[in-house]
Amino acid sequence: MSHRFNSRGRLNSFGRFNREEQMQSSASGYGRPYSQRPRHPPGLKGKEIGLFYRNLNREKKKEQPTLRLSPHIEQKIKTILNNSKSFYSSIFDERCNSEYDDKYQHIHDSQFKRKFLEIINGNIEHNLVKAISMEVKLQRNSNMDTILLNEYKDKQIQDNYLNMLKFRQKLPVYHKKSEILQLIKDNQVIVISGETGCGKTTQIAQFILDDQLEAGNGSITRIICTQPRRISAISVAERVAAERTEKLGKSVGYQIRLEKIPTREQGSILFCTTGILLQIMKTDPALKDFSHVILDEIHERTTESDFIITLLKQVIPKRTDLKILLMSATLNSERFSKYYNECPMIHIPGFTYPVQEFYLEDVLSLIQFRFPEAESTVYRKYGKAQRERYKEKVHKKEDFFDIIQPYIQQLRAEVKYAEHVLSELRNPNSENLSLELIEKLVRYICNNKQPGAILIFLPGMMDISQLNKMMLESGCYPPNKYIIYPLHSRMPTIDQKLIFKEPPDDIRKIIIATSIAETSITIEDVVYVIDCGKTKLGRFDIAHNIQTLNPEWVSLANAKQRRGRAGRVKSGECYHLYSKAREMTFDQYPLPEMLRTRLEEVILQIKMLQLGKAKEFLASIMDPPDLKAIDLSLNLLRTLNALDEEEHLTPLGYHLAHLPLDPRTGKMILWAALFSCVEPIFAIAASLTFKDAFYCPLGKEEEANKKKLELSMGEYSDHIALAEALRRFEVARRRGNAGQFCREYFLSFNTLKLLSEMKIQFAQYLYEMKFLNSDNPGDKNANRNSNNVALIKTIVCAGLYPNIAVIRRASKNGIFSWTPEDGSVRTHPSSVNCKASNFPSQYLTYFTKQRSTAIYLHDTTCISIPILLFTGPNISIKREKGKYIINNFNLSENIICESQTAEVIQELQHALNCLLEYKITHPATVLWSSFEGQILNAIIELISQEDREMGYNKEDIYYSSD
DNA sequence: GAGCACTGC
Repeated sequence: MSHRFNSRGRLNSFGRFNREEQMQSSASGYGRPYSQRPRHPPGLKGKEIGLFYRNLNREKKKEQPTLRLSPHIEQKIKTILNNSKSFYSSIFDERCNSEYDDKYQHIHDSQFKRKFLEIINGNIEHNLVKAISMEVKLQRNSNMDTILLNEYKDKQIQDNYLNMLKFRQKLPVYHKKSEILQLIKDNQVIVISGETGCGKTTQIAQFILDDQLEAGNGSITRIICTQPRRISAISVAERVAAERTEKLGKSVGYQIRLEKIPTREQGSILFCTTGILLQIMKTDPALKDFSHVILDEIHERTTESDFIITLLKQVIPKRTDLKILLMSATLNSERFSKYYNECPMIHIPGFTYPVQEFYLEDVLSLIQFRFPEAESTVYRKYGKAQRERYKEKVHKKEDFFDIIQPYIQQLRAEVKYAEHVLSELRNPNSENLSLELIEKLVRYICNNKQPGAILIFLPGMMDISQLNKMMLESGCYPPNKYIIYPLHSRMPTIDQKLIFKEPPDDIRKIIIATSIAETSITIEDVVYVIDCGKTKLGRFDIAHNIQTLNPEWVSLANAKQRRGRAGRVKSGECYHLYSKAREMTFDQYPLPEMLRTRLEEVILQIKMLQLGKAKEFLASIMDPPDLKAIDLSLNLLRTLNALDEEEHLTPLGYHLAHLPLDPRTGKMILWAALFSCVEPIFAIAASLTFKDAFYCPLGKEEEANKKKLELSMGEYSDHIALAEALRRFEVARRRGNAGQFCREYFLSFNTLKLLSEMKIQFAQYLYEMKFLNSDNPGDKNANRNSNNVALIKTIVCAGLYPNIAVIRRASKNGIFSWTPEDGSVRTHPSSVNCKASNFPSQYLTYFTKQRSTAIYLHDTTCISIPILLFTGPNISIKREKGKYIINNFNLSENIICESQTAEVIQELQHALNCLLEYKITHPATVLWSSFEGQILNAIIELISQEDREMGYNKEDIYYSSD
């Protein structure tokens, strides 16, 4: 079933109504979501200006309107509440009076209760012992051993197998085959280090399998090998199957999210993403279906691989027959060996063609170039942020001179470089990205060097876009001689396949890419690499509790990887646009992901696996995260009611931990199931946690933004645009014109397809948990309210709470909002609300807040006050000076409320929270004909536009000025 | 006036 949003209602939803009325009567208050900031009278100075604004704010507060429900709706809600009161109060009084051990006594015995209690009372040690005592699939079967052995022997005489073997034997890893196998026999854990091109990824699992088949151990051998990326899991599996002259699904298979080709249960190799292994370990921590675990590319230090490495340490003493192979690049392999009690290590040399390296000083010797003169501007030092930025700049400059001066002296002594080169090197601006320099270098290569593709690494989209534009406008790259490909995860590649192909002889291929071309995308025929030395890196700023994204110097590992991209088919050249001195300051590896991200999801995993207290477990990781970072995440999980004070999972937390989603979007889909509006909310949840499908097409950004605005259907919501994009995609797909739809709206077909499949995955889980009656996200009963936009926004906001900002002012540069934690924030230019005006309310809810050049809210939905009332977990309404004030939004302005209205809203809120908690502990769909349905309907009526149809009109709810 | 890259039975 499809849903269609109804935009009619917004006009009489009471947020909007309020606004129109207020516009006439008052110059401030809620009715003015934003306006030109009133300016202070000219002539005021210093403190006087401050006082002027203070008084203005005081005036504003006095003028605040009062929220009042009409007696009619009030009465109706009261009746509903009275009818259901006895039911809930009995359950919740009981719960509140009981001790912790009996905390969940009130839950009826059910499958849910059993599983939930198992998780909160269990521990990993016990689970491992229990798991091992259970029957395993990997049982010795002599009959099968013989069959598998014969099958393997038959292969040895096949021509194509032998041809493949000839190729395989040329790989460096082949020479170490027996050594590796011996190490595996003698040890439970080994570390294998090897560089690109050594063949470890495709060969080692096969060595083990073939060795076991030959020894007649086929029936007790099953190897699982993890890859950090979906693409590599598939391509490695395909390659290995081809080498074994088999189709996928026999002795070789793969499994990634939403896609799997299983293997036979014994005598086989399964390639999967690291996340899949983690999922498997949630139900089978002892990994009893496997004989060997190979973790590939662990040097990348993803959260998942770090987590598994730590977890396996607890598994190996219990499963002494399980073999672990840790595969890493060479630079940091000793650390893994050390972590595993100095386990043996074996090194395999790699094979790539030689790459000649040039540094900035060499580039400056090759081409004439001058960096812009160092600025002598006096920075504005007012305001905390500006002062911080100023200090940072000064530090940076000092650091630079500390590094560069001794180096320049050394170069001067060696007399290898001209004086003008040294003088450019001394300019602090030589450390800033210069697209002009890059363009000149490209031209130099094109004019002086042999044919061959050029790959340019840049930090981000803006740089790619600008360089692309600069090159096209220079007229030096006519299309009959050059073909330029921008390459970025958010940009559509005009022709997907063409970029990988070698162009015709007289055309040079130039690729302008982000770090995506370091590992994820490989273009074989690259001969020249230009490495700007910087990459954007997401971090978690613990001190300010905010995500950041800024360009930083790459690590040595990145630089090496970039250089290697030039030597895949023949010897190449790599031009680094930083000095040798700067390179000495690079870190060996990028900071492990675990130290750069929020930890909510990791903590939920810890709880699912019953690994005890978060801090204890995280302390046993190779590089433990900061205690403060753990606290921040624990606090958020408590705010979300996923963990209780003792750090145990709550029933809600239990469900959230099961879902392959961020906990906040997980909450959204649970609400969606209860409120029966799953299609749009599933789409939004999937887009927020996975990836949104909107492309940034070069040169057509405006057009793309317009199309996104169209999809938001006047709802002041990026989230609605996400839902609508997927809805229309699914309609178009049924009609067979999805491709055309994607082109028209600048959407990624592949992303939308995955999002669509994720919706099914969510439905399956919620169906298993009994929150839905069907595993089809389009089921009619699961979408009875999918057309209600106000409800969709409410659920989005409920999930995202406490992420709420207040719109303060609109400027030609976009909307400025305010959040309690960060003060002034901006709306990201890609948001449909960035250039909007005439907002129906002054509140925005958002998922991503990130600090880059400024603090940006990336996706926003404008929400009305009534929506806000039902999304905070415990909104308190307190009496103050004869008025009732709703606070707890942590927002600057409280909402004044009439006493009767305050009472009704608070009670309805309470009923909703009780109902939700009851449903979470007693998973089932809502009975819409019972009081459950009445409570939810009362809320829906209150927040939504359907009031008129339900027999109310807009006057039922309104604001009046006191 | 701008979002490095990944991932989830």
